Amino acid sequence: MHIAVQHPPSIPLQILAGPGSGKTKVLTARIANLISEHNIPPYAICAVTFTNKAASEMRERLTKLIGKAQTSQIKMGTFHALCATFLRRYPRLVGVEGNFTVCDADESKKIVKKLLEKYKQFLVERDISLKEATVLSMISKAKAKGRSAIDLQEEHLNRDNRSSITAEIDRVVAEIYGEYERILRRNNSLDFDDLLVFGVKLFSGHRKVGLWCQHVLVDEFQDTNTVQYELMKCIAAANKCVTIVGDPDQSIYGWRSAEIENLERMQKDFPTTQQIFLEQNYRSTASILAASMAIVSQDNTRVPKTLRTSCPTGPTPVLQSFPYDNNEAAFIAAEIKRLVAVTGGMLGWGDFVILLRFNALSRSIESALQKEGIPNRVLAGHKFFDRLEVKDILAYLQFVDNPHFAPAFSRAINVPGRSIGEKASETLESGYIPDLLSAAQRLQISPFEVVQRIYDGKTPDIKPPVKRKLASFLPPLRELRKLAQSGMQPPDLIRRFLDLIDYKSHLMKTQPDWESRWDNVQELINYASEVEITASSQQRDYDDVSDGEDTPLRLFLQASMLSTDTETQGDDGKEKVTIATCHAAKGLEWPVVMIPAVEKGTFPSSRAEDIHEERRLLYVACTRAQGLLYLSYSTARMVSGEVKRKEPSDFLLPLHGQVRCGLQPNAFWRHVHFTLRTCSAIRHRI
DNA sequence: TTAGTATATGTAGGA
DNA sequence: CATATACTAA
Repeated sequence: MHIAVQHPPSIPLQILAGPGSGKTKVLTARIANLISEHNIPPYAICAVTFTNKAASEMRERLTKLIGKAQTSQIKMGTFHALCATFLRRYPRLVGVEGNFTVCDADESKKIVKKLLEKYKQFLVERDISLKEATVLSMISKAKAKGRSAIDLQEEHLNRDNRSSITAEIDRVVAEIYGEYERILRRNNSLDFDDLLVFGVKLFSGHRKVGLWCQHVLVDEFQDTNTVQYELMKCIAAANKCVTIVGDPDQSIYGWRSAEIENLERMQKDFPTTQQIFLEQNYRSTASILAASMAIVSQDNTRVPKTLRTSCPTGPTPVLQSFPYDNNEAAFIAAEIKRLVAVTGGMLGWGDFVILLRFNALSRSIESALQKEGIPNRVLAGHKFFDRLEVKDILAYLQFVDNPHFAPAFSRAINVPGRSIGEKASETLESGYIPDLLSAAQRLQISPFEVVQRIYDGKTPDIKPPVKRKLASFLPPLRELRKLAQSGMQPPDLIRRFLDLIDYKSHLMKTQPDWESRWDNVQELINYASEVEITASSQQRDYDDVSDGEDTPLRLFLQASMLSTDTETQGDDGKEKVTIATCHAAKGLEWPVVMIPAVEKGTFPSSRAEDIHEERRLLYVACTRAQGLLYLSYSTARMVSGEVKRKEPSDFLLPLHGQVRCGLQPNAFWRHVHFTLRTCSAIRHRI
């Protein structure tokens, strides 16, 4: 471990670290070492993680090691957040405005959906079904490979395809891709993939942007895609000092265009690269590791790797089958209760996690836990920011910051209801007002400008008269814009917004459960004040001239769009059983892990393209466990309102002999008690 | 043209 | 079981 920490900074390093081998610790120790032993200033270090959670954990640990002053200078964050920060600083260099809005997946979907309508008839005639989700993911994949709409279109022309269905789809997608891009640019907006694509443009096209950088460290390298890899390369261009940490066995984001080949690519691009293997596991018992290895070893395309553990053998992992998903859920709830009781309070609710292949499986589990009175929380992606009331507020604020961002406009214009429907708002949005505006002007005018002109009487009203209705929209917006530009803090801005449009009565009128929604509004204000604090604690560390000035509002909006931290809500300090997807569990650990629904069609998912990736996902899930691991499946399950028969997953086959099936004998419980005492996470507490 | 209600449909994974 | 679409009344 110390070899990896002290490895010379100028020799590119690949740390291949199995689960539980303490890679975060190595990474943070290495950063501390770079600063103290090699005199690399903290602002010259760039540490990239995959999730915000990993970034904040790293920040926490580093603060303990080297103090807050130095830690706050390190450029730390996700690829997306890092790009966003630098794009805000030098927007003009890549042809965007500093107040660009990050377009989230929902809004992208709506744009694509609208574009797809034009092709509907064409597709129906040819009996082709093309969903917006498919189009969106094809566009996303193209972007992740750094390929533009024009690239796709040219490629299509160069192929000698007659009119096969896939060729038609490719053509339509390439066209929609192009239009989608034009719409985003017109809206002064970047989607998630754009952040990376434009980040590469910025760093590769303008050396001065990355001159500060002396060392780049990338966590979870196995999950980087082509564009992210390019990004790493061009940020590191000045000094070629790179450290990456990764584990091919834990690559679970191929569907998001992650490319495991980046490991080899790096060895070619940085010829002096050296590898260090961390194979000592400090997390799981030997029997959990054995079962996990049995699962992942089934993949014969895998590079063999071993894992050792210093932990005791521990209780054998449990594999159970149930007739129906209800029984499975009830068992899980009962077993959690039993474990808490039998260990005499050594285990608390917070020590349990239930890992699912996808979120929809949580329903029966949640209700079973509720029935038993077990407090629980669902660790799920955006959720909070998906709430209607949160989206309403964000839409207003996005539009305040960026008057070209049409998606925010079309949401805000009719909240509260102003009887401005689809037709009217589309007219306003596009700036296409038939009689008055010349064709040239059309595209340059923002929805805000259109609304303003109508309200001020500079343009005749459009067909269903909207001028009067705008009285409750435009004046508040004008005031908010003025306040935002003068640098008002987001919490105050939100409060002012609530006052100006009387959002509370709107909620009361339209939502039966307005009280809990109003709580969410308050929670958003809390979140805003937290962002304010972290933003102000990040000082500007180099005095390069930039062309962007960020308002507090802008920083808040960006943080909201890029955050998936569910910790912002409900951290009332109470211990709760966690329910999460296997993907979301990456990098985390719990004393007891339960994985239900390990069935064909779920594990691997029937939609999965890469069965090996699905197996690795189960491996990742299993290796989250410190002391106890439960796998289970049901022979019948409610799927989309229908009862379906289910069979155990093939991934379970190699577990013969590694797991205990059926009920636990008393010896098992004594064993549990004994082992958990030695489990590091629990030992600390006793 | 819009708002509101009735009916049909279909379900990953995340920044 | 929640969301999208279809339909009707204003």
